[in-house]
Amino acid sequence: MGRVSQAQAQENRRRVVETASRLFREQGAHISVADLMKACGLTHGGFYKQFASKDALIDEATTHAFEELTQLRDAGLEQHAGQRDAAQQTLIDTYLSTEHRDGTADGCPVAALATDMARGLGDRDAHRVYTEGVSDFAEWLSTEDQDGITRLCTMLGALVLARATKGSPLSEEILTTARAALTATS
Amino acid sequence: MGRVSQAQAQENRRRVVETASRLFREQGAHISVADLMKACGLTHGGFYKQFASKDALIDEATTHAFEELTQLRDAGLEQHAGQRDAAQQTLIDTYLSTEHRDGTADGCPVAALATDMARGLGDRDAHRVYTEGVSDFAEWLSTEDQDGITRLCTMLGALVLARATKGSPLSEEILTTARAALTATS
DNA sequence: TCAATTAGATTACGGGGATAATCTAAACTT
DNA sequence: AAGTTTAGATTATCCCCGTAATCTAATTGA
Repeated sequence: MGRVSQAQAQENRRRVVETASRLFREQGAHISVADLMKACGLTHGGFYKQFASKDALIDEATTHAFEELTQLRDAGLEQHAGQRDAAQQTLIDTYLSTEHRDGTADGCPVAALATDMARGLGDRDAHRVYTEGVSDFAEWLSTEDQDGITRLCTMLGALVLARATKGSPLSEEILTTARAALTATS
Repeated sequence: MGRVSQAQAQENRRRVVETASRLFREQGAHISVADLMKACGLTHGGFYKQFASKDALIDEATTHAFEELTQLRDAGLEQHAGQRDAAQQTLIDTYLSTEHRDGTADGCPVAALATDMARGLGDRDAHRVYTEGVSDFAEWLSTEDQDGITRLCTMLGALVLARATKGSPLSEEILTTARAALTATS
C-alpha cells in the first residue's frame, strides 16, 4: 500500500495497458476492472488514478495491440531482408498455426477484436485504430497478382473458424486447408 | 398478468427463443434475461417457468438460428431447381451484401457467433451445433475444383471484417473485393 | 360450476460491476 | 528534516444480473 516511485508507477501503468490488451483479446472487453487489476497484482481502486475510465483504457489497449502487430510484421520483413513474398509466406504459416489459434491473448487483434468492433458501434478511438489496422494489414499482404484484402479475409476467416470449432478435428482441417490455399496462390 | 392459454404460452415461448436467437447474434450472449423478456413484451420473472436457465436458452436459441440457416440454404437450392452452382453464386452475393452486413440479427449465425463460440470454452450443446453447422456449410459450398472450407473462410472473413470496419469506405471495398474473388474462381 | 392448475407479474436476494471519495504511507521537494 | 504530493488500498454508492419464491388471475377439466 501507499505510494510508489514515479518509475514504478509508470511501469505499473504500462503493465495495466499491456495486460488489458491481452485480456481484451482473450476474453473480450467485458472483463472487469477488478479482475484486470488483480491480474496485475493491484487493487481495482487504484485504477482511476491512472485512467479516466474503462473506455479510455479500451482505446489505449487497442492501440497498444495494433502497435505490437505492426512491429511484428516489420520484424518479419527485416528477417527476410526485405523479401516481401518470403516474409508474407512466413507470416501466413504462423498466422494459421495451432499456436496462434490457441494463443488468442498474444495473437492478432484484427481477429480477436472483430466481433467486439462490430458491436461497439460508437465512434471510439479504438474503432479508428482498428479500421486503419485492417487497411495496413491488407496492403502489407497484397501481391502482384492477388489483392491483399481477399487474402486477409481468408486468413482471418480461417483463424476465427478454427478457434470457434476448437476441439473438433474440423478445426485443424480448416487451418491446413486455408494454409494450402494461401500457399498455392501466393 | 395472470394466466394465458396453453396455445398462447407456447407461442410466447417460441417468441422468446426466436428473439433470443436474434439478439444473441446482434449483441452477443451478454444481453440480460430482463432485456430479452422486455423485448418480447414479458417480464423477466416469467422466464424461469419456461426455461431451466439462461444457458439452456442459449443452447436452444443457437440451435434455432442454425435450423433457420439450413432452411434458407435449402430454399435457395430449390429455387434454382437443384442447380448447385447457381444457388451457390446467389448465396455468395447475398452473403456479401450490405444488407447482410447490416442485418446481423437475421444473418448467418456462423459469422455472428464465432467469437462467442471461441470464448465459451465449455462443451455446451451450442458448441456442437455450431461445429456441425460450419461443417455442413463448407460441404454445401464446395465445388469440383475448390474446397468449400476455403470459400467459407473467405466469405466469413469478409463479412466479419466488413462489419468491424463499418462506417469506413473500406467496409464496402471488402465486400466487393471478396465477391469478385469468389465469383472468379467459382 | 368450482377446484386445481399454471403463465406470467412482483418482489426479494446474493453477487458483481463501474465509478468515486477517502485514507495512508511512501516518495518527492525544498 | 518537514511539509507536500500522490500511487495505490479501502470502502462506499448505486445499478444490473441471474435466479427463485411468492402472488394472482385466468384457464382448464371434472
